[in-house]
Amino acid sequence: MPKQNDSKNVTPSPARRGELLATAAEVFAAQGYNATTVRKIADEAGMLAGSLYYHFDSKESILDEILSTFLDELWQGYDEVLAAGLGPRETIEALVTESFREIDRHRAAVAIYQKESRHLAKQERFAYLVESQQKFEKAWLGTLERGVAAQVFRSDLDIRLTYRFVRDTVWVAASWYRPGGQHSPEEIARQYLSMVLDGIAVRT
Amino acid sequence: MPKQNDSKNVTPSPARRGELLATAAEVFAAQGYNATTVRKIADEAGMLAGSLYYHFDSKESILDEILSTFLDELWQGYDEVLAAGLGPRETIEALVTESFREIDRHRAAVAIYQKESRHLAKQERFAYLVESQQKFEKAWLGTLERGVAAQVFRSDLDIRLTYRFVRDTVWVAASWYRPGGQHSPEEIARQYLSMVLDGIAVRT
DNA sequence: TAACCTACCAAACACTTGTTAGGGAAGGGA
DNA sequence: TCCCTTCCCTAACAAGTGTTTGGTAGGTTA
Repeated sequence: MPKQNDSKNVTPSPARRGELLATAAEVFAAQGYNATTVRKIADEAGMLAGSLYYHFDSKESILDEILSTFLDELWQGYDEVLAAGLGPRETIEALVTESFREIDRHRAAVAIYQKESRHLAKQERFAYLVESQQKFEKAWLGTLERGVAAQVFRSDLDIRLTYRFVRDTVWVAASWYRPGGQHSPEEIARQYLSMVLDGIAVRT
Repeated sequence: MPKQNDSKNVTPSPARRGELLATAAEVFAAQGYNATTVRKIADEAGMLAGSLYYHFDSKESILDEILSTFLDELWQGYDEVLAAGLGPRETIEALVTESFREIDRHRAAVAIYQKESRHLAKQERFAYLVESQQKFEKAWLGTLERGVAAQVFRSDLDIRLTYRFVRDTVWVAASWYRPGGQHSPEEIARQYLSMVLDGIAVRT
């Protein structure tokens, strides 16, 4: 069941589609989805607005494809980590590291997700955002609870507050992260983990 | 030099303006600025779109007033903390606590700021967002550096990474925080500070 | 009562938006 | 050579946008 162009007898090349999706993602991330006109995307791609519709059904389907592609890859990595049977602390470390790798690979998509997912989730078309968010919470919160039970994480904190704390600290990084910067994703993950796990204060 | 309606011989009541600003802020925060139509705001306020222009010059000036009012109050609180001459750790604690109080009071404005400030800052009208951001960085980064020098904060971390870490952890809370929830702003600040300063891992 | 002010409505305006329909240039295969 | 496919352009459409203009109900003041 093809997702797009199933009613037209045209076959756009996947490579060109990929390029256009990348430029669209950049513009969406920079300006916001609603503030981005399809004319602006076309301009950035060196073509006219109408020509985009040779490759895509609608502006919304472009956004859809950007987000779903990102989430597919994200969960591919996450599921691998979760299936590895690591301890709570090691699982958190692996998830955080994997997250920064995804931010590195899908910076624009992550930024879009951060800004738009909340109100997009209300639409039926983007229902998978809600599912993903629930799966996400289950994975992280479950790991944290396991850690508290195993006495590797503190038990004097509100666990849901801790979850949001860890989750947000990781993902907002997409708002300032730039690939090819001073630190590699792994190095950023290492320092973030060090802060989250041990704090920024000097131990006395 | 009055900011609005200086060319019209009408004098809208400040009280009604405040109400309209509050409802507009809620809609902006929920839907995003660009996705929000002035008809939607008017609808929420129980009037027609054109009637908004009795109170405000434009849609943009509504946004402007929401953000600048928030930032004015924020810096009122921050400046007080910074002028108190506290130590680095106590300054960070006070800033974080003050931040959560501002989130409590200006939840909608903070959410709007988070989503829109980046691309708004490019416009001349919103240049004060850039100024505020610079002042913000100077205050937080400076305090962290003081703390490292005084050996109350760790010196083995990238200080700019630490800054973004602390900054983001605090302000993204506006995306999920709801006034009247389970925890008071002060309690949330206390737990956040505990996590940021001492980490979530059990000390061995 | 008359004049006035506040706060809104009704109706339209110019413009931008996403989207569509038809056409054409370039190139490859028969 | 002719045809076909790929990829884009030209030109328009209808809907929705922020905004303006003129009017008016209801209360307050003189």
